[in-house]
Amino acid sequence: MKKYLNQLNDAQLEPTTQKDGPMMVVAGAGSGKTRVLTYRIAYLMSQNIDPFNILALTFTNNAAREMKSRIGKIVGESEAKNLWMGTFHSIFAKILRFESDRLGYPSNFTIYDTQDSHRLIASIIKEMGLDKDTYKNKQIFSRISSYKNNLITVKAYFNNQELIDSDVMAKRPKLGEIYKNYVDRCFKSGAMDFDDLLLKTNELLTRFPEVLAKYQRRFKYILVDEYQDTNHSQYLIVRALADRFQNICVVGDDSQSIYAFRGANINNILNFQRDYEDTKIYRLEQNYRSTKNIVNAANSVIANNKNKLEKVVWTANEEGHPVIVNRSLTDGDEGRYVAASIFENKMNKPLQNKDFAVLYRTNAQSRAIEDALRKRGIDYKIYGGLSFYQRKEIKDVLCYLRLVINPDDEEAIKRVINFPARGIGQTTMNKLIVCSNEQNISIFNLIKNINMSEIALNNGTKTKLSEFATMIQSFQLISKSKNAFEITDHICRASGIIKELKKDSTPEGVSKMENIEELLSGIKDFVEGQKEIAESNGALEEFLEDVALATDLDNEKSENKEKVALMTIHIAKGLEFPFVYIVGMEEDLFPSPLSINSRNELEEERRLFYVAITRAKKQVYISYSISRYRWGKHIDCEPSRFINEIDEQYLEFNEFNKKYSNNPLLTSDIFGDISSESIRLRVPRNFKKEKNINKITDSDSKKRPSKSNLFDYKLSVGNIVNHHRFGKGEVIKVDGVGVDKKAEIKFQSVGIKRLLLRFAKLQIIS
DNA sequence: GCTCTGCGGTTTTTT
DNA sequence: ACCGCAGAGC
Repeated sequence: MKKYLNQLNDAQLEPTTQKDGPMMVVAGAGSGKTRVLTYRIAYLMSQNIDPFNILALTFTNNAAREMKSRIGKIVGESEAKNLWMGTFHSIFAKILRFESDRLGYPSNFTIYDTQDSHRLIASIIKEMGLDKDTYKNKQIFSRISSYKNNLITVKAYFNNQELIDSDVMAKRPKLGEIYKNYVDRCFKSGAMDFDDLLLKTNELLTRFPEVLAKYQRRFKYILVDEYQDTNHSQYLIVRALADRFQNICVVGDDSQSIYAFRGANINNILNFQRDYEDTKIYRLEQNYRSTKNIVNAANSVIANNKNKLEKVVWTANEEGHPVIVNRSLTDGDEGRYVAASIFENKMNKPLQNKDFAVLYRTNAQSRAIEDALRKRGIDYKIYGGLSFYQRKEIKDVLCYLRLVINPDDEEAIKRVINFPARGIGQTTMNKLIVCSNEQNISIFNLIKNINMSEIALNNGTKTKLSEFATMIQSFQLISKSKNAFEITDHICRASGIIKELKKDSTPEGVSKMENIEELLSGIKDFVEGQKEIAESNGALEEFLEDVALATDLDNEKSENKEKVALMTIHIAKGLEFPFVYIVGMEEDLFPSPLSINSRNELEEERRLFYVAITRAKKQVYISYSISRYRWGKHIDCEPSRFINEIDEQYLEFNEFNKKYSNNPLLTSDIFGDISSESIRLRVPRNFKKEKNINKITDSDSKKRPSKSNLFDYKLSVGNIVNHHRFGKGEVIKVDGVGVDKKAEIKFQSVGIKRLLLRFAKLQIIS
């Protein structure tokens, strides 16, 4: 233990070794936050605290995984296994399963994912005969989700005239009714959505003092990572559990709060002192991760935020190389640039694929990067995104498995009752839903005894329904004596899924078949892994829980270690890489156009950029493209305002490099002279210093950020200009805005040319 | 009840 | 460009 503590600086050592009492660690990026948490847990165990009494809550699976493996290394895998460590959702799902009967839920309740929730809400809106454009299922869901995260139950909603009024004002007077139906339907299906896992935990702890007391006694020491990202529901759970012993340690960084969109409440960290008497506050400000250039660049960005706790992140690390800014013509070029740069770095330095990460704002951006990496033969792994388990064919199989565990699961039954097609269509389904609502029983219970039911269905249909019910029951029976792999394998055959997919010889069909095979082999791996855990039973339940909450099964496979990581910035939080490429740094992409209308949202985007920069240890590359394929067409883009916010002294602008491009436009003259240094990116701040370019105003460079005046090249029709190669010419047309402003110029020597003004060296003669 | 086609929304981020 | 869905026609 001693030798581990030696690895800590004084600022880290204090919070690590404060055994009891409430404490908050305000930790800057890269300041050893995870190190403090892990060593603190190890320290507690060295002080004879039983790992069963320690609860460590993280926000994402990535964070939990990372911490688990680090602690395992310090205290040994077998001891680490006894810790209660995981995401809020997974820990409390576990507890809810154990206590479910108190809340009237089965212990095998299903966890609905977002898609299930959306579908159920869409279905309810339709059943209620409401207009689906007024009541958009995703909007309704996010409203309901925010109610739940603020502990506004259906009952609380109907008791709160203000809420009702506000939904009436928003022209959605039926929202409360939808909410009620949604909750009832989930309950009838024995299902909880993600928010329920927290809401029901709160209910459990409030309604049953003896349960609260039990878990308070169990969790003598509580640690919460990324406390700035907790929502109200999570805050209340933590407060309730920590109330008895007050041994609560929260760690967070307000500068890295990037989950307000899903209800994270920054006040949780700001009010922590008020909630717990004698709170000790620790600050970690020394960054051990990154070079000076990176730390300073990140600081200069976050300085633009008004809403923040004051802290000064600094580093004693080497100066390093400035942040490299690259401009590309198209998103394809950007991908090729990234791939080539990774390739070159690997040639010149002793680096492996795992030393590189490519970060982007939205999942859709991965495509171009993937293509380029593949062409270069560089292995990569995409994290997040549409997970494997959400693909249609996979989810269909999973829904069969869900029915085996919990046949009342309505969303599962709706998905597979007619897949493969067995003649049970929408009409039948609608009747079943109406009837199951009237009788307040689940659809499965209805069809199990469908022949005795009065329901208006013809006998043929009834037979099909009861055959389906019998089939599910047979799967349940088989599952009693088989492991998860065997039962899944059996279901794939017996249900006719395999037969159905084998009929389809299109590439899509073949790929679906391959995916099913991949799923099966994944489950096989899972079963093998479970065998090592002695007390593991009911592997199928455990597998489904993993799928519902962990989303990526192949997490720590060794094969992923030799791959370049591609992920959104949100997923990258908490991770670090020597080389980080932040791509798509463009207006209308990052910051997201949906977030630029309020200061709070824009500041969250800025914090996101801060998170991105601070992932890097050695080198940050920032890349933007002046055109991008989006929405099925080429869109002109401008550099992100955030690039301008980095202090220039920490930046280095790339030479425009056409070797990464295969764009035919490059060979034409519209880019003017691309060999000289004049083609460096010019952000407005630079304009003042480089007067030899065109007449460029910088009057607006401090103002943020009118799109069109960021890059203003003053040139109008009729101007006579001089081009260093083409000589004299007359401007006959000017179009495009900002960086893409182009002019058609009639030269005496070569005739009409279209030039991109920011690259063409033009002198205005008159 | 099934299948095909055309339409509309989609791309903000996660559990 | 792509996906899912509604509606029409079989």
